[in-house]
Amino acid sequence: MAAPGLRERRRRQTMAEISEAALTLFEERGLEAATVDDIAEAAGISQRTFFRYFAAKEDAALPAHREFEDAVEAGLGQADPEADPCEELGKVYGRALQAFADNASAASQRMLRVSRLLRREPLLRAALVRHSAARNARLFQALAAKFAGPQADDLQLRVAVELCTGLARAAFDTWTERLEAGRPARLPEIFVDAQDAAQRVRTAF
Amino acid sequence: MAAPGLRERRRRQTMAEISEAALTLFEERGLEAATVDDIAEAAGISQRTFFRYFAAKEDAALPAHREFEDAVEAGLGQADPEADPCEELGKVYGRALQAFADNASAASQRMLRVSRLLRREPLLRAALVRHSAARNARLFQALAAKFAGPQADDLQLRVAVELCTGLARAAFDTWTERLEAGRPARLPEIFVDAQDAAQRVRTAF
DNA sequence: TGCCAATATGGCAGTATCTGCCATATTGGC
DNA sequence: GCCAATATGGCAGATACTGCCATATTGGCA
Repeated sequence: MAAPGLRERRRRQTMAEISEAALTLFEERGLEAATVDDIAEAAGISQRTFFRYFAAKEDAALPAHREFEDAVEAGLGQADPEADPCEELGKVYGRALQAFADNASAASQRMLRVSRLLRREPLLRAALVRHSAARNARLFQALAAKFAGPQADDLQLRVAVELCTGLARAAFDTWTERLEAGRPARLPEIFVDAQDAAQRVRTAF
Repeated sequence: MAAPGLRERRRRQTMAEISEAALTLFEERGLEAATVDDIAEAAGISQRTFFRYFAAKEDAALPAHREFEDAVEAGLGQADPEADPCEELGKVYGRALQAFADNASAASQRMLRVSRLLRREPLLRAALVRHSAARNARLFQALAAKFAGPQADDLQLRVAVELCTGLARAAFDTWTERLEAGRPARLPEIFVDAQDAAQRVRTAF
């Protein structure tokens, strides 16, 4: 990708400022008490402009997740079509989670803020799912298209997608909770542990 | 539980009528195009009364899921605390899904209508998650409390809950899709197949 | 450099969701 | 048959979001 251009850079900058303002206000006042007007004012823009950057109030807290899911989708595009689809999906998630290997990094700190909000704001969780639903459907389609063959049973692939997204969710939640409790936690390791835990659950069936 | 009383019966009746009207309008016009005023008028009540029965527009389509999740939660309360928690959770879900064993039953038909809507309305999926988030947290707490012990690792239980809810979701989706495509499908069997599918996914990692 | 087209922003009116408040009606128990 | 509890309706208001138009800023090009 060439030079992003001044307009594009400015756009990203503004979006980041809005998101930062939204995150702060959500943390301080709660998701519902913080109004779009508050956020817009804190970010130095009008309400109308806010909705040109984010389609809904809650979305302003979720660009970090959007980027993560973009990374998963992009990673899947480069997966080996010959290998086992479920295994490839697990690897792709594992690699994407490496972006949060260092708890002190800016990316991790930002993701942790959102994760904490997600834990106490069901509405935010719902907003996340609203986008993830469409994305998971695409993921499912991509998997089915890429790995067309005898193993491409619809239920099998659907379960693989549900399992991986569920494991990622569980890993994020556990990571956030343990750090909040002052315990050590590293996301990639937790994801591996979650995979092991899933193994044990299956054998229990 | 004694006689429900006239008031309670009437309340259930009204709620069912609102839900029926909402479901029909959502199917005909789509979730966003159908307004609360439309639904209220079709159900013969005022808008204000609608919001006394359902906290949000989308909720009017979801009492079937609410009942299902109530059944899961109740079933878990009666689970054997000595047994393996993950196995018990799987059994509880399996039993709850038996309510939809007969595709022609009223319960199945109603659930199928909602499931079809869920497939094409991400907003409805989001509304469902909004409630399920709190419920899953309770499920997790209940599991942890009931099966306190060395095996009650937080990550392990979280994964079990995510896995079971994910499998149930995959089973519902597959059930709905296959029936829509004119293929035979029976929900309890699909859930068992989903458990088997999960077995295969784990070995993939 | 200066102009033009593209794009970003703001303001404003309008719709829809959802809530609080009060008045009225219906209901269940004594 | 009366009284308290509860259900309902109407209305005003807050907030989320959208369409439309006017204005300003920007990037490319002569």
